[in-house]
Amino acid sequence: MDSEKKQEMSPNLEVLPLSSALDMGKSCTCFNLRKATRRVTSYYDAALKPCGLKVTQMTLLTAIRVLEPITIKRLAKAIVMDRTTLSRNVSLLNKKGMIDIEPGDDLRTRRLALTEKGHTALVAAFPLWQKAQVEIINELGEDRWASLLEGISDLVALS
Amino acid sequence: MDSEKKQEMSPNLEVLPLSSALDMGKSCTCFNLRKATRRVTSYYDAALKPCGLKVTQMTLLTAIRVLEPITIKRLAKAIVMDRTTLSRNVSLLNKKGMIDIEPGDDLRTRRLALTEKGHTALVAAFPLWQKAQVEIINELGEDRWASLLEGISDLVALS
DNA sequence: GCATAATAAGTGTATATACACCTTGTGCTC
DNA sequence: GAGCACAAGGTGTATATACACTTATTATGC
Repeated sequence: MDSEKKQEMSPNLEVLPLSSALDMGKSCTCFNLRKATRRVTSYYDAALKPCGLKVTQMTLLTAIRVLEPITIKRLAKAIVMDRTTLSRNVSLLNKKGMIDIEPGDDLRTRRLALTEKGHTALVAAFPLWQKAQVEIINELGEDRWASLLEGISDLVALS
Repeated sequence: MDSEKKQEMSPNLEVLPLSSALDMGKSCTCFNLRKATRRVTSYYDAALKPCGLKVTQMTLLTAIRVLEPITIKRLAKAIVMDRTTLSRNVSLLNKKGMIDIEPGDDLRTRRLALTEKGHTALVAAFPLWQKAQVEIINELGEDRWASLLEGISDLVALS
């Protein structure tokens, strides 16, 4: 009697209440974080276009610049990335001649370091990165941006 | 005369100053966002394990729940995702029987909607999602979390 | 010293992401 | 109504991501 003709539905179809679905969309930390990551990644990638690096690659080179020489496992921990993901990302930049992969003293480990080409690429990328970075800080306002970065760090450190 | 024996290096090898590299790692909006996204995604995925959905899939189902029936292009815009990425993600959930893909009135478009199975999966996922969501809010504290979510939304809306 | 534990890394597979290019369907102009 | 511009979507390719499993090397206990 109630709603008979919308379409043929099974007797007791349970659907998530619209209010719950709306609430999830507005408040889900992960969904909104992923949205922001897509937007921001595209923003930095566009800025880095002239140097041929993506922001993911540039930040990986930067991490190695700071920590070299370093093993896969330690670097993965430092940048909060699965070891196997890092392995593959490193391989790609190794194929492009920007990262050197040598056996460590412990032969189970690899010793990662930037090549000359990697250093040069990073130097070229830096001013492009900086421009995008400043634009975003200015658009948010320095205070809001600083507080946002803190919040993001809190998420990284989730128990 | 200065540093001659570290290794054979070319005469004028330009490297990014360590201070610049350190600063980039600490402050890059994108790098830190991506780190947080990896951590948070893994957090929600672990919570959703019992229902067999990943958080990316659950949030896609949720978006369709709210907007159905909707086209690929409109949904992509709503969730700030490239149209072709969405196409593929929708295909996967279509193969799993959770999303219905019909031709729209305009035959160029597709009409996306949840199937019964999709609705059921979403109902099952909701309490698991909610538990993770509450845990994260509690860990950050409600105020910090709310302000963080606002900042994230600001990033999504970047010009 | 040898058998076994534990550790570091790589591989197979699957999903998420997006750009460049292609196909198809609509509407518009004459 | 024929031709063309535009709009919606799909495909090819490439990178990013991570889990389960495997391989190679080291450390450990006896």
